[in-house]
Amino acid sequence: MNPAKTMESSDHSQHAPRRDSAKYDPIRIEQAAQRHWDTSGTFRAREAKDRPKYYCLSMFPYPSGKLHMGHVRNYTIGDVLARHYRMKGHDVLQPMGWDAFGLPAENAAMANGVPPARWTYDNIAYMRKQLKALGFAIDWERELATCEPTYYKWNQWLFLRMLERGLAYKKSGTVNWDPVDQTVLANEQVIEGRGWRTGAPVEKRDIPMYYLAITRYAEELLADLDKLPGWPERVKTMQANWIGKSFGVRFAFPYELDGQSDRLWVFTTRADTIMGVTFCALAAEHPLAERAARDNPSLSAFIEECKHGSVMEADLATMEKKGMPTGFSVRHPLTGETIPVWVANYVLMSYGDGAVMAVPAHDERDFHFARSHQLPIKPVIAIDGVPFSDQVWQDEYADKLHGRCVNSGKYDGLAFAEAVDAVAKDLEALGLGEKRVQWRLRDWGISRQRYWGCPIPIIHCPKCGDVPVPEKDLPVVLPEDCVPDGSGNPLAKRADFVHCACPKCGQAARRETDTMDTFVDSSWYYARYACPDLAAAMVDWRAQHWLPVDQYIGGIEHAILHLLYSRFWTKVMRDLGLVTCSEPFTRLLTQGMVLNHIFSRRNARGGNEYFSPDEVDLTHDAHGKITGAVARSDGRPVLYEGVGTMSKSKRNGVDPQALIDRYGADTARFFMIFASHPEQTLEWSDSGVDGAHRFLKRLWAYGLRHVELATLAVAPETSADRSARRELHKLLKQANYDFERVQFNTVAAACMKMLNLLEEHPHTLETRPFTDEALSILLRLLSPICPHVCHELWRLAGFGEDIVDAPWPLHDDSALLADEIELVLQINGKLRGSLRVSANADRASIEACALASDPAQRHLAGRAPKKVIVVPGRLVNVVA
RNA sequence: GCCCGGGUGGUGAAAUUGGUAAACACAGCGGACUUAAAAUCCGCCGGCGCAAGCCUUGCCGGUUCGAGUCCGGUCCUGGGCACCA
Repeated sequence: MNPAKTMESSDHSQHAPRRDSAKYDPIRIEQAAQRHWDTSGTFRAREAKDRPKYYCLSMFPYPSGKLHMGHVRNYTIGDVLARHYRMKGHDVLQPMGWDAFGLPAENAAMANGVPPARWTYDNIAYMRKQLKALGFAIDWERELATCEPTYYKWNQWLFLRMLERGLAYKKSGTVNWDPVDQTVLANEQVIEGRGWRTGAPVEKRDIPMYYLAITRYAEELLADLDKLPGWPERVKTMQANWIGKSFGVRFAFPYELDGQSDRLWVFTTRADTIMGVTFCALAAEHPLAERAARDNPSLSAFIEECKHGSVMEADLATMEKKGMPTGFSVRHPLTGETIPVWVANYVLMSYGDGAVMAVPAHDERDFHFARSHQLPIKPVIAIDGVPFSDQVWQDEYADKLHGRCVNSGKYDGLAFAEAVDAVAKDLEALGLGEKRVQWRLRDWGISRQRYWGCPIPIIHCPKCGDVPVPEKDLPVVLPEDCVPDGSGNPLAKRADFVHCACPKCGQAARRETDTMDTFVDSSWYYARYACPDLAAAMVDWRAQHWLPVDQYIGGIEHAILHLLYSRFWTKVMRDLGLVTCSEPFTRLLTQGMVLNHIFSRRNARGGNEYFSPDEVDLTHDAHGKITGAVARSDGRPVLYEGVGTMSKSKRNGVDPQALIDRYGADTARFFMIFASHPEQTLEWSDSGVDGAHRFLKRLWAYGLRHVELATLAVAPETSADRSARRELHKLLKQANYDFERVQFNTVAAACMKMLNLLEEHPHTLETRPFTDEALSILLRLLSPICPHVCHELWRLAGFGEDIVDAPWPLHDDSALLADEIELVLQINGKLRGSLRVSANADRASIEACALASDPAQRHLAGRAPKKVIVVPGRLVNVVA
């Protein structure tokens, strides 16, 4: 894999240097420790009765080919927690598996002609080897891959249960369509409105799809966020905003068309502004818009135009706001006024009723739309001190807290809540509307027009319609020898897959060829780890034992979708009696992304081609900022896109293998942990690895010196030992505090400080009571981060058999006691010196001591201080 | 555009509740050891200033005896926006 490494090792074998046993040899140490764990089955999790369980789960990887630094970071963090809790006496389960279905396998197939199944299983084999070399405390007997029929059978089974309960249903959905490749594109495959391979402008297309009714659980998904104190606030906020509960009024504008009376329904959170409505806007897909286009060619063309471009919300939100009148109008439900109806590209068919009332005076988007189309602007809310101008938008116009209704007839003078109530009551009396809760959350569309995924277990019969595959026929197995070519789903071309008999009537029928969103696979894998061998059911009693996951660790990029879908799926499983918990993850650690530079170039067809950072040469400006780059392969410029998360598709991942080969797993793990707080983003750079390696070399050397000292002779403790011991326990106390708040980088720093402390202390028989204690604390504190070297030194030093089962070190309060403490002395808030006082000095004597000090005397110059602030144990501030 | 984060020396970072800004490292510089290099060890290392001292946590303003930390505004940057996973 790595040429430098191959040369190095062949060099070694030729010269066969004498092994210096005193030298830190990570490869030997790590292989020995891993062999030991392997043969003793150390990390096999049994359902223990005598210890509290701790289910520690890291998000499983997509088998993209090689591990990247994000994986190393994720799994090291998880492993640190798993090993820490084991030492604290828990029965730990830490499993590993593969999120094995997905798009990259199909892209690889297109590029290399290898079937996605082969590619995926090869990747898994290589990445498993890499993970094992990192020495994670994983129970490998529970390994699973979502592309195995024994796993995805239960996706299908649960889907059918949901279908029975109406939780799964079929309706039309909008997708990105590449007209050249005749295929559906993922959002990722749409670059600036064009297909990534063909460069053709993407169209929207409506196709039938299966949906899961996650909105039925919206209320519970929102409310239960309050029952997750172990989740980061920011993730809960993001989920709450995503679910988006809003209170408002759904009401109708009546109209007559084609000799019939009808109603145009809208939803608004600002019913208090209803008297300011000057037009209505429809989504392009709205039936009324389509009716209007029937005899209006220019409107029809506009609607057609709206159907081009991507379906992504970010694109919709940033595109130019365009609209066109339908020529139709409706009646204001309260005033009977005639209201013109427009079609606007910013109205979403998928939210609410696909139509909105427009109040330009109090909604920014409506305001700009009205101005560019010369539509009237009618202010109906007045805020003290904010004069209204229809020339320039001001954010205050949309403020609902401080305004009162004006120009609104009987509603004049009412504040927001009263006005909404009054308007809703009047609309209700007319039978034209009511108060209503609206959710931003939409049902989960799971159909994918792709090959490498879990088949949706449906058979389409010309007579019986859509028929679920009977349970006895599950799983519907995906043929593994297909090679996608980019033009549609290869499953549809497989006669042996498609043709089948209808389970109901036995006549010839066609199998559904859409597969499931891969988020389905990852929505319940944590439950299957409890019983991966189970053939008779989805889960059994072992899932009750292990669930919920005590600690889940994964990238912040999953803060919404994956975590929300998993929460939903757990609630469905609970309602089906499969599990008893309502939430799958008790504590959540959202690891920051590992970022790297991204370089790309437009290819001949208009698509995007990415370059790995080690394939380009950089140009910098005077400040060292990257200004450009050229590809080393052809010397031509490439575009620098800035930094972004490491991903296969952007080719900016860094393979940790070279690091592991050169320094060993412990160094890689230590460095990853030391680099930054687990939750913070980390811009990749390998400078600093040397420091981590040096530390382990020094630790090894110290450990060996310690082993060589004769066995313990009891000696009296000196005052130097006492103060070193105070320092040691101070460091340990802080490290344990940092462990609790998962700030592992400072735990690693504490380990370095402990070694510095030991190296500065005499290392003799006499000091051995202290150095023994200190080394045993240091090894245990460090062992979750660098398990191999600590395992070996622990054994050599004779501290015990197996450090993985040694008790977690706790600080000794009595060691922390000191006679004197140092206080910071401030004058007017500025640092002016320090004071040594007795540890039990009272406020008055500290104050006296501060006032007597040189700096205080100088600044006070005989005057009395205005104020003296004493912060116990920290500082004194004299305000002159 | 909307939602959620982040911004501290040349670099990665630390500073628990508002209380010594820069712990611990990396890089750099100087030295010891060495024929030499590597490795190892020792010292220096935010800026200005001869010094006393002054300045410094993206930027502007506020609260406070005291602000990296709290409040308002602003700029830059990362993540998500429902088909990347």
